[in-house]
Amino acid sequence: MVERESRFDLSAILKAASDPTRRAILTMLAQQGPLRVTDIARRFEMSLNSVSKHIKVLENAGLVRRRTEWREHLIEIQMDPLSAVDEWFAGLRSIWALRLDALETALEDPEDDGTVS
Amino acid sequence: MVERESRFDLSAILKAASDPTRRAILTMLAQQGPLRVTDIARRFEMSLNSVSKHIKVLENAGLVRRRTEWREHLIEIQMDPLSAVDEWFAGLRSIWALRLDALETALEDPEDDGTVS
DNA sequence: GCGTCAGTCAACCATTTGGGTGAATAACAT
DNA sequence: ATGTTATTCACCCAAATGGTTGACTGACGC
Repeated sequence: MVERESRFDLSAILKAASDPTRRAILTMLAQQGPLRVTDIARRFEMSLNSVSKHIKVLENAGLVRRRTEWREHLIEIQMDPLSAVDEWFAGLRSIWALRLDALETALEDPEDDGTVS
Repeated sequence: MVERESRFDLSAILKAASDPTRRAILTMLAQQGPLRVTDIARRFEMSLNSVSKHIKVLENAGLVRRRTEWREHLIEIQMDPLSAVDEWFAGLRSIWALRLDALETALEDPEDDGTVS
């Protein structure tokens, strides 16, 4: 276990990903590679400003990185934070599965009443 | 491909999961099994009403199911919707990986200029 | 210098969100 | 019948969200 834990803000990641426009931006970046803010904005029926704000939200969640090359801001997708979500899901599933195991055991072994804690 | 697709609202799921209180509720339900609204609420420094509202958000996203047994509402976690998120992540990762493959190919084969579309 | 292009910042607006309170409903306990 | 328990509903409120427009900063083309 190499110092994992909370490099990312799970709430921020999930909230950022919960908006359809922002998911569309992520998809664009995944298929087309780093893009400028303007290029991204052109695909949406929305002001450049709004798109800029969406990008900032993604950036804040770490889902996107900005490489400012002089006047152009190259926006690049960052997959790493997604693993934080994966891990949280995995944790949830495992404690859930654990409880089910305990229940099954209890059924086989009626001494135990099946309460977990 | 057995008629998968959009049984769940990805935005709703992600938004529901983006709140720490609601994630805590999910964790409780995973470890302790179905609980009544009151039991859940007791663990939080928050009015019963607020917790009730959080539960409704989770229910709306399909992350929780309500089995109303007379006056008691048994709240039960529902893991299925999480797979919708998994799938979206997987899709994103795969189109991302695909682009990287294309890039590598382009490097090996300098005829191609590496643009994807 | 002058205009244009790329992008952010600031202010504004409507809607949603997360919280709270108090009343209403419905069933159980006495 | 009365009270208690379990829960939602209907409001209220402050803060956050998603969108807009307009002004500003910097760098490029001429």
